[in-house]
Amino acid sequence: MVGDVLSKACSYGLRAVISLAMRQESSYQPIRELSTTLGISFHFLTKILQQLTDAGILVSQKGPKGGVALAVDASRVSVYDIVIAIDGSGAFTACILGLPGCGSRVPCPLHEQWAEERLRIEAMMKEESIDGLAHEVSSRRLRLGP
Amino acid sequence: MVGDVLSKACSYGLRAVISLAMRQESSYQPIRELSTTLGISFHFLTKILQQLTDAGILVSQKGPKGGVALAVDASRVSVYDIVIAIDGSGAFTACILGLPGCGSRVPCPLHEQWAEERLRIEAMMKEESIDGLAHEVSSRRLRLGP
DNA sequence: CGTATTTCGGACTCTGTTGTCTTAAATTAA
DNA sequence: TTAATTTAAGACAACAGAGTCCGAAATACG
Repeated sequence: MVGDVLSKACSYGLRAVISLAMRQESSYQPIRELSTTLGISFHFLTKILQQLTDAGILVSQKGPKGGVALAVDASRVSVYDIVIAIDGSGAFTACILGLPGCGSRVPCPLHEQWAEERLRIEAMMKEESIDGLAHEVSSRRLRLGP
Repeated sequence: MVGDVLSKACSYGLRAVISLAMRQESSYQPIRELSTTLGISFHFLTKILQQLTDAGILVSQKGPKGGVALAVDASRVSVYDIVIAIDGSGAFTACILGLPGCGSRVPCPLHEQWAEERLRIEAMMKEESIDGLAHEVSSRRLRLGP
């Protein structure tokens, strides 16, 4: 349904990355800490953050004092980057009626209408930086967890 | 991911209803015909169309010469009506980060941005009538099946 | 070196959606 | 009435996403 635009893995990843961006210290943050703060299963979150590490968005460190940290400045990471890293590059190309090969040549009857909305969503996600969201959460005391 | 805004059940239902609206004859159309034309599993489509019958969007008739038909004029049925009937009334209210109780009082950092997009999608789906889409498919020879 | 800590990697279970199958009930027509 | 056709209803299987669990590898520290 509308609202399932992001997989759970993706929304978990987003919340974790925003959380990391809010962190003052420059040290690594253990995934266990993140998982308890955000109320997300530790092992599940571990896998998701591994994907972000593979994608070059995070860096990780094993052992004591280990954990994860942002690999680049939070102002240079967008919501879009996280979505692509976790849900894959096909996340913004699917037909709303699920017709295979629906495109501008042989479109479904909702193709143009949906393409417009999808482009707006894509633009919005490219616009929103992790840094900006982290500041919003700090200043307006918004929620990231339960 | 983006593109999974509608469940498969919902997109199947939409395609079937548009197909019904394109029909010239005023008789019932057997679900079996619809399922073969659209390339959808017969039994699965049967269940979905039952939901639309329960919702008062279709009428059904058992036995020979039976099948389903639109209960009201196609111009008075919108895409939104179908989505609500199949995916439920909560289809347009979920938080994009999956936070329970995310609302204007205690929002997630993407609440306002997503609310805007969601409202646009809702408006688009209310705007698009089954009748209009059916005519589009006829005149522009668009696809509803594989 | 040895131990504790932490990510990495794989295998596994659980759950909701999708899809299949079988039987019952209703309706038409001979 | 009987037979054929079609939806209704429910049980069941297959699949994917979500979540759990266990051991291996790396690292810091005594």
